Amino acid sequence: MESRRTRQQDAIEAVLADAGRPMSVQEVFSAAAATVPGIGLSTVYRTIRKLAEQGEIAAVAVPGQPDRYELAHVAATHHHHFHCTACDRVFDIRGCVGGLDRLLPSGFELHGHELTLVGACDHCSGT
Amino acid sequence: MESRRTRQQDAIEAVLADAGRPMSVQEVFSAAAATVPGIGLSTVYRTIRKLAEQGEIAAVAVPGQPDRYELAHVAATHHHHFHCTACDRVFDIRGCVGGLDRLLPSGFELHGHELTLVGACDHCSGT
DNA sequence: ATAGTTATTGAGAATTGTTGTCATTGTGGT
DNA sequence: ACCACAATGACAACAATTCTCAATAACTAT
Ligand SMILES: [Zn+2]
Ligand SMILES: [Zn+2]
Ligand SMILES: [Zn+2]
Ligand SMILES: [Zn+2]
Repeated sequence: MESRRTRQQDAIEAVLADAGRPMSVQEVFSAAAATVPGIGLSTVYRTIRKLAEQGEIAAVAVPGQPDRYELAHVAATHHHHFHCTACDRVFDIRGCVGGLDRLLPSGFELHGHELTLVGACDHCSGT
Repeated sequence: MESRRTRQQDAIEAVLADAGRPMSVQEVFSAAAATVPGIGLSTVYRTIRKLAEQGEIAAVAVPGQPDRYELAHVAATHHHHFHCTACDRVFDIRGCVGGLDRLLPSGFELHGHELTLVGACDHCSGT
């Protein structure tokens, strides 16, 4: 029941750490393949799922698309996301909003929240 | 290029209208089958996709799960969602928060936003 | 360093969720 | 009632993810 650290796991975590934004499994796969040629897609799925179950990475959902993932120690610094509908990338944005309790219906328990701004990123906005 | 109204479409929209909360395709399928026995899953997918393209329904994403959908005329009354991680249902909640522009990085264009509170619903909370 | 134990990998099969195809059905116009 | 053709339902095709398992390689104990 011991655990063995591998080249593949290191590469996957390194990719997520360097990315600076939530990445899809395919993106992680492509990026990790640069470091570990021949890495299997199965391994990426398996590793990401394990990390997610252990709470070391968090999933970010975008309607109609596969989830993206980012390291939880990044998520630990409470933050939110911006989804550019032009290039389909998701960015981290700092800060939060207050007064969420005000929205909570009575009898409901609040454990957390997710906020995603939608629009065009600096690279895609017409300006 | 004309459009023909059918029993199936009526049932699907009725299900979404009566639900009062975002529903998955499977849920819509099951509920609609009560009204229109023998309705095809393809038809539900097709109809929901068409409604989404026409902007008559909006998709709600939950990490690790298929999207849910709800009528846009409901969404027109700007609102947000609550995801109960115990029963996995998503509820509509009224109201919004201000000061979102404050979070926007410079050069980014804001078109909209999604906010999802996460926790336990009144039925699932220990209280 | 060497060899043994077994957790982890990679390839592909299997599953699940969604879209495409097409003969048949049934709506809406006449 | 008849016709034209939009919409349906069954199933094939595709996409995303998980499962299976023989081969590999990380750690342990010599
Ligand atoms: Zn962009
Ligand atoms: Zn926040
Ligand atoms: Zn609940
Ligand atoms: Zn709002």
